[in-house]
Amino acid sequence: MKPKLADVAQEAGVSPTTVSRVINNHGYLSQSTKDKVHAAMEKLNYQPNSLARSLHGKQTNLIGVIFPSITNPFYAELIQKIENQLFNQGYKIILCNSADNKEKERDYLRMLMANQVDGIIAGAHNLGIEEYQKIGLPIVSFDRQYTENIPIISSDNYAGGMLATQELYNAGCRMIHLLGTSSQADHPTNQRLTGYQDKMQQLGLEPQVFSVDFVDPPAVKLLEIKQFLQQEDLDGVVCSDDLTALLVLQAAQEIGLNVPTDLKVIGYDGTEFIRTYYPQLSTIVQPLNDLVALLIKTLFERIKQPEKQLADNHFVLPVEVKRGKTTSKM
Amino acid sequence: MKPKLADVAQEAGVSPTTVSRVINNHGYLSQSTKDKVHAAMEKLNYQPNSLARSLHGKQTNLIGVIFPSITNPFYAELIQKIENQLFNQGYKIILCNSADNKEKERDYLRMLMANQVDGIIAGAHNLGIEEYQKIGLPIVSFDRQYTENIPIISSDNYAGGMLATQELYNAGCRMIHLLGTSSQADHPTNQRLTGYQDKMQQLGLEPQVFSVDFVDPPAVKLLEIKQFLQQEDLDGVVCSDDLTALLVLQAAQEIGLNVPTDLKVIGYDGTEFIRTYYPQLSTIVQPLNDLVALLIKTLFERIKQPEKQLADNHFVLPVEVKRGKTTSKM
DNA sequence: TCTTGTATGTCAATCGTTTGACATATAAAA
DNA sequence: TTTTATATGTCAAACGATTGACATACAAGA
Repeated sequence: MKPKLADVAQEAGVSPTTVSRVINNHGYLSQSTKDKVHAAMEKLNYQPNSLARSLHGKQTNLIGVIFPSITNPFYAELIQKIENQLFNQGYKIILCNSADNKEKERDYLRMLMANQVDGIIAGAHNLGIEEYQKIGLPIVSFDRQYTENIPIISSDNYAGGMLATQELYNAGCRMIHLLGTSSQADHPTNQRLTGYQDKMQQLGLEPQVFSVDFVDPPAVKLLEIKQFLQQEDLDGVVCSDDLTALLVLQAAQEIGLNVPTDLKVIGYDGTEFIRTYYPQLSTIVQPLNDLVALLIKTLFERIKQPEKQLADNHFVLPVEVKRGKTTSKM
Repeated sequence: MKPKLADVAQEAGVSPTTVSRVINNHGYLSQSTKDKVHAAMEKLNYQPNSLARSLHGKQTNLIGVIFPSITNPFYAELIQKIENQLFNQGYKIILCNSADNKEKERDYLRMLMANQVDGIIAGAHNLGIEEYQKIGLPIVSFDRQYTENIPIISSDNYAGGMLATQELYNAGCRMIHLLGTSSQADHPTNQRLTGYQDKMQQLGLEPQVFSVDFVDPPAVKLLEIKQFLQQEDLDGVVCSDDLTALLVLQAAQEIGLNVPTDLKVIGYDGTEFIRTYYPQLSTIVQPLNDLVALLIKTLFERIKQPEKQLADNHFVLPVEVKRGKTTSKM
C-alpha cells in the first residue's frame, strides 16, 4: 500500500503531528527533526494525499481548462502556454475538450465542480449563461462572452479585421472578400468581420462576405472554397483564421490561381506553428504570451477575491501584421 | 458555500444516509424518495465532492497524460483522441507537458501520485527507470521503453522506416538519405532508422544519415537542412517525422530545388492535420485511432489487475504509406 | 398470525490529513 | 531562580461522503 503520514512518522520515530508540522512548516521545529522526517519521506517515497489535504480546506491546485479543440494549432499553443505558466505556479490542469458539444461541456463543468478545481479558464461556450453562473467558481474566459461577472480576455479582433483588410489594400487589392466560418452571433471574433466591413467602407469598397460551415470537414470546406474562388470576382481574401487561409492557398493552387500574382491572401492568428511551417502566409498575429499571462493573472485575482466586482471586465490586447509572400505587392 | 450532502438531505426532508443511498443506489429505495432527493440535488445544484468520495476508497477517475509537447500535431491529435475516449468512459485527464525537462517530468509524476490518479499514459521520458518503477501506479507507455512491467504501445517503426525507403526507391531515387532528429539511444523511433538502414542494404544502396538537433529552434534546423541539401549528393530524403519533412520542403524551395523533380521527400506520422493541410506530402501514417484504443484498453487492464504479469509487453500496430506529390515518379 | 421483503432512520467508524488545545521538557535569557 | 522561547508529544475534532450495524415500520403473502 501507499505510505501514509503515520508510516512516515513511525519511520522517522516522531509523532504524526510532527510530520504534518514539517510538511506544512507549522510551529516550532528543530533542524534535526526536519531532516529525519524528510529522510523518512524520501525513503518511503511518500507523497501527502492531496485528496485528504484538499478535503480539509486547502486548495486543490487544479485548474479546469476548457477549449473547443486542441488540434487547432492556435488552441494547442494557447493551452501549452497556459499549462506551462500554471505549472510554474504549482498548478495542474484538467484538460477539457468541449468539441463544440453542449452535453460534453455541461458534463465537464459538473466534473470540474465535483473535483473542487480552484478555477476555470474557458474558451468555449455552447451553453447558456445560466450554467456558467451556477458554477460559483472563479472563471476567466478567452474571447467568449459569458456574463458581466466573468472577465473576458481577448485580442483586438476589430483592429485585426481592419489591419488585414488594409494590408491587402496596400498590396494592391481592390476586390477584397472576407472568408469566414459561421458562428454564433455574439462570438467576439465576429468583430473581425465588423473590422473588415468598416475598413472596406472607409476605403470606399464594397464588403463581400462568404461563409463556410464551421463543422464541415476540411475536404468539404476545400470544395466550397474552390467554388467560391471560381465564382467570385476577387483579388484578395481576408480569412478568419490561418487554417482557412491554408485551404484558400491550396484551393488556389488546384485551380491554377497564382498567389500572390492573381490572388492575395491573409490569415488570422499567427501561431508559431504557422509562422514556422508556412512562413509565406501573411497573417494577423495574436499576442499569445500576453494573452496567457493576462488570463492567468486575472484568474488568480478572481481566486483571491471572488466577490470583488469588476470595474471593467473586458481586456483587449493589440495585434500586429506579419507580412509574408501571400500579400507581396507583385 | 457549496451545498453538501447534508443540505440536500434537509432540502429533501430525508436523512443524509438516504441521500447517500440514492446517489450510490445502495439498498432499498422507493421511487418517491429517489425523486425527492434528485429534485433537491437539482435545486441546490449539488455535486458530490469527489475528493471526499475518493478519499473513502473510490476511484478518482483521473488519468495522468504525459507527453513532451502538445503543439506538435501528432501529439495534439493523440491527446485529443485519448481525452475523447476517456471522457466517454467517465474519466478526466490531467495534462502533463514534460517539455523534455527532467525536473518537470519528475514533479509531474509526484503530483500525479499525490492526486491519486487511477493511471498514467506516458509518452515522454527523460527520467531513469527507477522513478517510473517507484510510482506504483498502473502505467502504459506510448512508444517509450520503461521497464518490463510497463506495457509499450507503438506502431511498427521498423516497417515504417523500410516502407518509406522503399517508396522513394520505387519513385526512382537511388541516393536516399535519412534525416532525423537525434534522440536517446533506446528511443523506439530509432527503429525507423534501422528500418531505413536495412532496407538500403537490401536494395544494395549506401545508407546515409544526417541528424539535426532535436532541441534546436526550427529556424536553426532550417539552416542546417539547407546546408545539408546543398552539400550532399542526394535525390531522396526519408524524414523522421512530418514536421522535419516540411522544413525540407521549405529548404528545397528556398535553394531552388524542385520537388519532386530534383528531390523526393517522405515524412512520418501522417496526422490528419498534415494530410489535410499538406496533402502533397508523402508520409508514413501511424494508426492513431488504433493506438489510442489499445493504449486505453491496456491501461484499463492494468488498473483492473495491477499485479498481473504481462506475457508480452510490447504491442506493435501496422503503418501504411500515404502517397502524395512529393514522391511522384516525375 | 407470523414471516418476509421493502423502506427509511439513527449512529458511528472510516478514508488521510490538518490544526488547535493542551501538556511537557529543555535550553537560554533576565 | 524565574521567565521565556523553542521543541515535541498526545488527543481529538474537523473536512464530506460512504457504509455497515442496527432499529423500526408497514405492507403483502403464507
